[in-house]
Amino acid sequence: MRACLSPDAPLDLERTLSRYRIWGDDPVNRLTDRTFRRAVRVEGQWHAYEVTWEGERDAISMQITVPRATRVAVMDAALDEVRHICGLDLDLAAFYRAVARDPVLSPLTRRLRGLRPTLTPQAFEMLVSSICAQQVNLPFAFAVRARLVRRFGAAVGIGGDVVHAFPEPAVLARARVDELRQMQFTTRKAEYIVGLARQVADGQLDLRDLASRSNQRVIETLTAVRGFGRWTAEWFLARGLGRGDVCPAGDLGVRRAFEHFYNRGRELSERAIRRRARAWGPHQNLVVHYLLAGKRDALARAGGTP
DNA sequence: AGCCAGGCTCTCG
DNA sequence: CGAGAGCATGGC
Repeated sequence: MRACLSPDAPLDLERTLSRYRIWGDDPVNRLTDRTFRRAVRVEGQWHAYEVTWEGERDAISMQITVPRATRVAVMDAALDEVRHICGLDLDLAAFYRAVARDPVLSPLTRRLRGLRPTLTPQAFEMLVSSICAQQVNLPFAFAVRARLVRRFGAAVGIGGDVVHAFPEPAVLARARVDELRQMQFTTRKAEYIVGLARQVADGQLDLRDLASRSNQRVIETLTAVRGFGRWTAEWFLARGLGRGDVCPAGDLGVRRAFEHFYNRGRELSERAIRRRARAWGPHQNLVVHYLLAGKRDALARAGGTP
């Protein structure tokens, strides 16, 4: 089954999806040149799908293919995921207007025009992936996450390739901490992951609920779970739920980016960053995304590493 | 060699 | 409460 999507311009899909390979291999979100593959679960069954695109950022059309699907529900689920993954529902135009006179963001929006944040469509996946990234460098975070996924996630074939479904809560709820330790998770992180999986699997924690709650309530709910602090909760709001009015100011990369662009590389406190970010209101998520990407882009141009 | 990576919990004072 | 130790590994 096949469907077309004509997203609002601008959309630079190459740059948007490049996040899936900057720091290493992602077996859940497979990106080979101009093809993106992933699997979606509908009524207990995994379906791999494939996204390709034609045209440039101002006139792009996307094709979504689910090879063996016979039901519309599967295609609808795939389309829903694709909208999240490509950040199609964020209002780029309003963001560009809001920052048009900012001396830092205005040039960045021209250079990175069409870049969108890749939202993670599944809450459990977003939370476990965040645990992987706590405290460690991102290439290492990607590596341990990939081991977890290959060991506990279902493999689904598509177009001669294999995508892995992100492991389900019920499966990770039964995983052994010492097995996760062998994948180079710390004992703590292994406990966090299994603990979360158990709460989700036995119904104590309803992740679907979170989407309808206020930012504050989401932060309260998540930080009540062992292993989840404010950093993880704020990234969940931003990159999971796509909330615009969020800035994970405690994040090291976010801090460095604000310092680089707004303080000549000199230190800024978390409070100072929150204060600056708040002025961007509903555009904070995009501001943060553009500052991070802009700093990576500047480093890449200078011949450095991300 | 030593310090730092897109943190969090636990323990003390 | 706020500060500090501990966690484990890879890159520079």
